[in-house]
Amino acid sequence: MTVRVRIAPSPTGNLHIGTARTAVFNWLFARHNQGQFILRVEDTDLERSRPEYTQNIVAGLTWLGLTWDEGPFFQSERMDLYRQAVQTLLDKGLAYHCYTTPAELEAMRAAQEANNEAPRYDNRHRNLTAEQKAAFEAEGRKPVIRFRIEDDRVISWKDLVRGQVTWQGKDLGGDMVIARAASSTEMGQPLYNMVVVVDDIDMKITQVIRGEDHIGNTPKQILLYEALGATSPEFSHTPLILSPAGKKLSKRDGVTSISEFQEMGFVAPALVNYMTLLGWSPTDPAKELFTLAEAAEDFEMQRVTKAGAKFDWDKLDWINSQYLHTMPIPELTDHLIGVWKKAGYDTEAVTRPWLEQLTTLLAPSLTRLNNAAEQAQVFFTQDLTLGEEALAQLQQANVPEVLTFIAAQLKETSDFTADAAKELINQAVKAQGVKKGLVMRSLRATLTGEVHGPDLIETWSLLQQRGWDRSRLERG
RNA sequence: GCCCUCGUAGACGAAUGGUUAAGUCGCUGCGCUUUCAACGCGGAGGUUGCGGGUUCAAAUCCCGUCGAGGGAGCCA
Repeated sequence: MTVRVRIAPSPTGNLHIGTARTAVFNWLFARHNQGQFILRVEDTDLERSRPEYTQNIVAGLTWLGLTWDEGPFFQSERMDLYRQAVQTLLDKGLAYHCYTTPAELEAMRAAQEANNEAPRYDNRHRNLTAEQKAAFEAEGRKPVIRFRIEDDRVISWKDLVRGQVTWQGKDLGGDMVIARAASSTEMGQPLYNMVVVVDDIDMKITQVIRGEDHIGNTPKQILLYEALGATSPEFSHTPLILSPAGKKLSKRDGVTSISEFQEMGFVAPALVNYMTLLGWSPTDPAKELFTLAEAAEDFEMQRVTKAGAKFDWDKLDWINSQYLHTMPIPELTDHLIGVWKKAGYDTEAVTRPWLEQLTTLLAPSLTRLNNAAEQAQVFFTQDLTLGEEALAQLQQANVPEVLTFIAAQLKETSDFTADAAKELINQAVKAQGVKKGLVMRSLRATLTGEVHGPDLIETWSLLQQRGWDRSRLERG
């Protein structure tokens, strides 16, 4: 039987890193087993679902390289299928109309809580007579549809991550609502647990791989599979991604959506690489840098961890920097041009070779693409403000003479090369009787306004090509 | 309080009863460099949450305990 897995995001927000990580595991599992990966948009909650979120999710998955084989399917377009299934359960006597009002439910839960009991529905409308129903209808009550869950049932499955997991029926909260209130003749919106099962059956899903926060839904869904006469898929509940504080990562923890990571200058293969490492480890744990395809080859659900993993910016940054440092220069240049344009720099004023030379110069010091904006400022902005340290450097003895000397020599240099620049510096050392370090530091200070930075000769060369070095040498 | 799950350095995590408990990030020292970064070579950091038990031998198996996370919707 071919493996078929799915990612089923709900478009109630941008693509969340937790959803994306679940998508990664599903994708890897599918590829490893030559199976299919399906995208299904769970938009049954019409109140909260929005098309722009769907757009963001699709774009995010695409950006990450998590291509799908089928879909996207939209649950909002499949309502008839779900209603049919609910009707089947009604017909089989496995589901029934419940007229309990929200206020009654609330009162019941309050009482249970006061009693230190877990909140649950007490199945009070399980066996209503026709007269009782008619009376509730006459009151104007709108019934929900509930699925019977027997307290004495024991539900157990072999989780691919956690091993044998067992639940008691009585811990499932009583008979569960599978369709919202409407009227006794017209069925309301089918709910999450119901539609998921119907879809997973219909789409022939063989493994359900989802976050641990869904573990309590699994016994309910297993009961639904049974009631619908279908075989349950295998289940895998992956650990959650936790905030540095150790809680389930949520919007409150700052950056959580994939599009934000993208905007911050992370590169897709690096982000995917890091997410894969959060809760899974390769057979060779020393090899932590890999492509999706490489991970797929190696991916086993057995090697997924059980404990939640705290999100670590330092490690993500390190992985991202590794990708940036090894990226081919033309490709990195394309990325950086985007960053520079966004920063307002005129990348049209310079040549492609110049841009690639600048990229080569900056590449080793990049952690995120966005670092290139600040680091390239001196190469794109003609007016330069000197930093405090640079000012101090320029006030040291002999510095004005050295710089004047170099500026003068530069006028006579027709062919500026790295070797010529070095020669110029050596001449300055000799003629002015100063140490080379003083020349180098002073050059950097006057050319860039800083006392630290990447290779000075290359920096100079880049500025020279723009014709910006002379004026900076001749300041003061 | 109830149900489920999980605890290996600051973080991610390896080790399927058998050397001195891997590796990576971070931290730190040194080297290289005019400098920063990158890179290279070192270092520190652990009573495997805690307490019992089984065994010649326990991170690993059993019992208990503590802590943490998740769940308990007419949300997904």
